[in-house]
Amino acid sequence: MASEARWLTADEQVSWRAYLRATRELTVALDRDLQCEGISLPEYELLSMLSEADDDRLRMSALADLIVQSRSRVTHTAARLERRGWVQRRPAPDDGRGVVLELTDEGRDAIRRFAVTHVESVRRHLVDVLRPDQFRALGEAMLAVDAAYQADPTTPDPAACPTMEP
Amino acid sequence: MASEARWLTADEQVSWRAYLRATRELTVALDRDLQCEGISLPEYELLSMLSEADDDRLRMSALADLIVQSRSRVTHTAARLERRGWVQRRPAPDDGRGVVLELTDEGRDAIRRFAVTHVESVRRHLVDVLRPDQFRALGEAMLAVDAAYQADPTTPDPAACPTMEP
DNA sequence: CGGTTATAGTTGAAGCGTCAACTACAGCAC
DNA sequence: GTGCTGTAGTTGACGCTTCAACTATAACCG
Repeated sequence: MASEARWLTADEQVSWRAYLRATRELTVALDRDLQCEGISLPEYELLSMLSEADDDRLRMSALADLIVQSRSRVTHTAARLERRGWVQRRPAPDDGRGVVLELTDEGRDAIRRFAVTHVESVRRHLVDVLRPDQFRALGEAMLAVDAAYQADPTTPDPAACPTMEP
Repeated sequence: MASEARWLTADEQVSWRAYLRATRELTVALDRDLQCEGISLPEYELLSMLSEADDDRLRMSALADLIVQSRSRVTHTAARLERRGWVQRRPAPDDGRGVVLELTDEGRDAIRRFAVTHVESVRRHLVDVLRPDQFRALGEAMLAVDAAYQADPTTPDPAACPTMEP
């Protein structure tokens, strides 16, 4: 408790700041490009995962894990997409509690259109601004971060934050 | 218009998906760790930038650029932090329209405490899960993305999204 | 100067995300 | 079977973010 924090070195600071800036900027750019077409990035990701799944359908919880959103958020997002006629809720055949979300025909058409815009956006703001080896290195680093996150036991559970003055 | 979209290759897809997952996970992890201490990541970033500035003070718009948030958002965030006694608004001496945000003594104490938690969090979820060369490569890629974002003229201005059915 | 345009920042409403509480069903124990 | 515990998903309230509209000042131009 009394030991000094391991501060970042000057070089590490530069990388970390760059990470913070660039990820924010990328989110802004990708979302803006999609918003122009009439959909947000989180909504796009949901549709995108559905369209790649077998039979264009997934359980709500599988979807939540894939796009790294809370279950509650997926419920809300799916509700919005359902209102627009792009997805449809169905009871899960094998589990009375479960819900399967399914892409509608309109949803399939929509995601196909959006995908064109989106892939161009990803290239313009990310892939094409890096050398191929740079992008590969980025991907590998991100896989490592993902793996660490999955493995870290302190991440998912504690649910209790000790100090919080009344 | 008729030409095919340049889809991502399989390898590129893997990197891109890893990026999406890992950045979300990192945000979740870092924010959760700070929330336990009683502050959100965006709020922390604002305080952090102030604490590194000359005289612990910055113009609102400079702050907005540094943390990549809209001006409106900075106004709201600053208002919250002001309610907690950590920052203080002042008229800018040289520009009648401007506002300078200044860290209070309590704010200085607060950011110092939070920083300890935060740097540990950044190490645990990002820096320490990568090899040093990997982290450096990540930083360099992110600097390139940032530079491209700053340079891209289509990013900041168009303000008009053509198609939007009434 | 007076008029026009651009910049700095705020405001309030609407939309999205989070959180805790809740329903409903599954799985296991006995 | 009954009861207990865990999982799937939803709900509504609250808080944060976004967006468009607005005020106020600066900067430029004639």
